[in-house]
Amino acid sequence: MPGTATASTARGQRTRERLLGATAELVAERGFHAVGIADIGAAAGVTGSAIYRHFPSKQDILVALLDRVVDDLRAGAGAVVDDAATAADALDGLVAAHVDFALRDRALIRVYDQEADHLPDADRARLRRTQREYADVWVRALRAVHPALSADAARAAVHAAFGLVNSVADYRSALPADEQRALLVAMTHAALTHAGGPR
Amino acid sequence: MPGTATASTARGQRTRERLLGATAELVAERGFHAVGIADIGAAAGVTGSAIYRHFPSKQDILVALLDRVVDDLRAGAGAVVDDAATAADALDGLVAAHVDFALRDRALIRVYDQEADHLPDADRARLRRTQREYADVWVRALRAVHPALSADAARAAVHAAFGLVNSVADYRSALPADEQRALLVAMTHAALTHAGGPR
DNA sequence: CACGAATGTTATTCTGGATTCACATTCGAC
DNA sequence: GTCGAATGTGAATCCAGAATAACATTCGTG
Repeated sequence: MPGTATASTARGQRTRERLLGATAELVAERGFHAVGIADIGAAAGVTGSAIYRHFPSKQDILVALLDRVVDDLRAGAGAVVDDAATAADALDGLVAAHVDFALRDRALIRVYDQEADHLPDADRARLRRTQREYADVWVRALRAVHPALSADAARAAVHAAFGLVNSVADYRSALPADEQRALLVAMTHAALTHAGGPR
Repeated sequence: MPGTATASTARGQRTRERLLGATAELVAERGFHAVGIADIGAAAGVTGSAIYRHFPSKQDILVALLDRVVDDLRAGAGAVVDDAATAADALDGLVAAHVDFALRDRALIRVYDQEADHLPDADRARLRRTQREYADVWVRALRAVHPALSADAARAAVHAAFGLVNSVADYRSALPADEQRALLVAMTHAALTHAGGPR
């Protein structure tokens, strides 16, 4: 009976979704421990205890949220690389996609940066694994363009680039959106291509 | 009676110092809310309740810690700029000093990034003010070297550079320390000098 | 329509952990 | 040596806030 499960859970899925969204917003704003289960519920139009119909615990909301973030990023990166004609195009595409994501979903970036470290071991490990796969896509693209870079240097450079882009989550610029986007892309591109040394 | 106050508080100051250090380490590792007042005390060789002889509350330990971090940064930046012969030297000096700081005091950076936002309004405001003064030193140095940059663009670029450098707090590279330092300096330099646009 | 599953709600329980209290002990000053 | 202030301790408080329980309601399905 296809459709049954989907239909019967449609309403629930919607609240689940709202809960994830509310958590992202509230936690980005105040930090995970400062927001109560009741706050999250309220922001999603529901009571605090109703949450336990969708998640086994408060932490699990966070985990579900972060899992989805990194999964989406990794999937997006794969698509970008597959569509790119040249190695240089691939790297540029990755930068552009990440910048767009960071500008669009500031809250998610902040939550990830702030909370991903303090998760139960199993969850943190899984999250890190996926994150590493995402980073590896970048590392391969970068080394394809700059073969002189060692693997370790490329990895470090990629993480530094993440830091550069993700910083937009913390600083709200007075720049128009398109200028800010262009600035970030230019800076990231420059940082990556000069990772081998000054020139 | 000069010396009286200093001598009479010498012992206390030492524990106070240990408490700040312990807080930095523990909070960087586990997050502020995950570490208990008892943990901090223990790490400083003292009981949890003894802490209240030095700080009015748990939060205030954090505030004292972060206040000192930004004050030191700002003071250091001022000295660097004063000693620099040219504008370009000033900017390079700022980059070098910040990179060194980030590599030396990872824990402090992590704590700052994670917790500075979720502080009582008054404290957060004061912290941000000092942070802004520090950033302004960078902005002036950057615009002296690249006068074409608008104030807003320079500000955004500087914060992106901070993000780049501070990312070392989150990622432990396999690179030798000196290579990592060189990489970060080169990338930051490149990112800042290409902030005007690609080339 | 009637039945069960899913979803919610309003109490209620329970606990971790910050803060406070009532005492030692130590230190510097005179 | 004595006194007061500073520092520290272990034993209570105290409470926010997560998790659970007991009881509606709604929604698909046959």
